[in-house]
Amino acid sequence: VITTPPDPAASGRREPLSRHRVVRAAITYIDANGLADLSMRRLAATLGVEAMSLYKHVSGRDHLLDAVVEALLDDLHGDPDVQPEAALDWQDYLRRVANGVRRIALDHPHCFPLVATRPPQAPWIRPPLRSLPWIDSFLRTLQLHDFGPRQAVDAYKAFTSFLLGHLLLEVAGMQVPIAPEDVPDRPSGRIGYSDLRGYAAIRDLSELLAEDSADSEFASSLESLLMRLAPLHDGDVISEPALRGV
Amino acid sequence: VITTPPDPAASGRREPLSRHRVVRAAITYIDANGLADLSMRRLAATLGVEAMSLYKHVSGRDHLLDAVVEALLDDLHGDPDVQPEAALDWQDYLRRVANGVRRIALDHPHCFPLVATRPPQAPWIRPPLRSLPWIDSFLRTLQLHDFGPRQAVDAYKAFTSFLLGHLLLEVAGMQVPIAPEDVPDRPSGRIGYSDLRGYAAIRDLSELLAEDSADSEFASSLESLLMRLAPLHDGDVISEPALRGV
DNA sequence: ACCTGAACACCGTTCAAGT
DNA sequence: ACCTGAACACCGTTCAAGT
Repeated sequence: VITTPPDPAASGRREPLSRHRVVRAAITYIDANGLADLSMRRLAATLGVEAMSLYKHVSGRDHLLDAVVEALLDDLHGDPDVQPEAALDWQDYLRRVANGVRRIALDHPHCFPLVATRPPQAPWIRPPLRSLPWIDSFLRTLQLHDFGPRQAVDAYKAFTSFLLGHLLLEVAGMQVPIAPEDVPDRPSGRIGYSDLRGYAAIRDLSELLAEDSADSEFASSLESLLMRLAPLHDGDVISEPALRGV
Repeated sequence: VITTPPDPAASGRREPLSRHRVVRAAITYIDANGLADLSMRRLAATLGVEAMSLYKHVSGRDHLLDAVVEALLDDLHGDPDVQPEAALDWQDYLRRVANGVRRIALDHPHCFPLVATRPPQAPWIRPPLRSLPWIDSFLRTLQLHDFGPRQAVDAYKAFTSFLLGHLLLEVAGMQVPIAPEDVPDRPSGRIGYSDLRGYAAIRDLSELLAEDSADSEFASSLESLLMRLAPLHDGDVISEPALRGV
C-alpha cells in the first residue's frame, strides 16, 4: 500500500519537509493508492516521518486536500498551452482550457473528484475553474476577445458546468470512485449482464452504453457549447436562441 | 446536533426498525445536519438504538449511503410528472425529468452530492440518472419517440452530463459542501472582497458573478441541449452540426 | 429474534516533552 | 527549530453475550 518506502538511508536524509513536499507527496499518494487510503498517518509514513509533523505545514487534513487542488490548478495555469497569448481566438482559448482541465482529470483520475467537489471558498467560485488566478485570466481573456461583462460571466458559468459534468462522468467511467471518501473496490453489488433481467431496453443497448465515446462526446459537446456562446459574443452567427432569457 | 430525540416514551415504542426506517432516518439526518455529521453511532441514537443494530439492516455505512441514493431516485421514478405517458413529446419528457432531478437536488441539497458522486455500480451507469429502472425507462421512452438505439444512448450521455454539471454547481452555490466527507463550516479561508486585490477582472465583475442566475441558466442550457439533440432525432431541424463525429 | 457491551483497529488532532 | 510519544475523543465494524 505504501508507495515510497520511508527512504531509510538515502542521500540527503534530512530534507526539511516543506509544505510543498507534503502537498506533492499527497498527490503522489492519491494517484497511487486512491483518496480513500489517504490518512495523515499513512502519508507521513510515506515521507519517513510521524503524522504530527505534517501539522507544522498544512494545518489539517481538509487544508491539505484544498492545497492538492490548488497545486493541480496552478500547474495547469502555468502551462504554455493555456496562456491567453497562445490562443488564436476565443474559441481556440476555450478549447485549450477545456483540454487542459481534461488533462488534469485523465492524468490524476483519483484527484479530480477533489477538484470537482471540494467546497469552493465563495459561492460564485465554480469548480473546476476554481482558483482566483484562473477565474481572473479566464474573464480577462474573454473580454479581450470582445465579450461584454455579462457575456464573459455567462460563458464562465456555462463553461464550468460543461467541464464539471463531462469530466466527472468521464472519470467515473474509468471506475475511479467519484466520492472522495469511498472504498475503491466494490466486488459485491457490481451489476452484471445477468442483473438486467426485466430491463430489456438496457440489455438491448448494452454494447452502445458500454462503448467508450468519451473523446468524441467531449469534443462534440464542447463544439456545441462554443456555438451556443457565439451569439453571446456578437450577433453574426445565429440569432436564435439567445442564451439569456429563455 | 441530534434531530429527533430518542423517542423515549412514544406510543409504539417498539417499532421494529426496518431497513426502510433506517434509510429514511438517514435522509432526514443528512438533510438536517449535513453528511459530514452522519455516523453510524449518531444515526442510531436518532432511532433510539445502538449503532450495532443498524448492521442487521444495511450491512455497512457505504451500503447505507447507496441505499439513500436509491431511495431518492425511486421516489422520483414514482412521481406522476415524470411518467412517459405524461409527456407530450420527447422534449417535454426530457424537461420533466430534468426538473424532477433538479427538485431532488434543491429539496435535498445535502444529499444530492451523494447522488452525483457515489461510485456507480457499472461503468456505463451515469449519475445522476443512475438506477436501472431510470435508465431503462429513459431509453425506452426516447425510442418510443422515434430515437434510434444510438441516438437514445447519445441522448442519455449528453443529458446526464448536463444534469450533473448544472445541479452539482447549483448545490455548491448554495454553499452546501459538495464533497461528501467535508466539514460544513469553513469560517477561515473564505474569500472576501478584500482578497481580490490583484484580480481586477474578478473585482469588476463581482456583482455579475454573485448574481443567482441558476434558474435561467438551467432552463436555457436545457433548451440548448434539446436543440442539439433534435437533429439526432430526425433531420428536420438543423443539419449542422451533428452530434456525432465532430 | 432482536438488540447490546465490550473490544479491535483504526482515525484526526492536541500538547507537553524530547533532541 | 524541528520532530515525536502519549493521549483524547472519536470512527466503522466484529462477535459473543444478553434478553
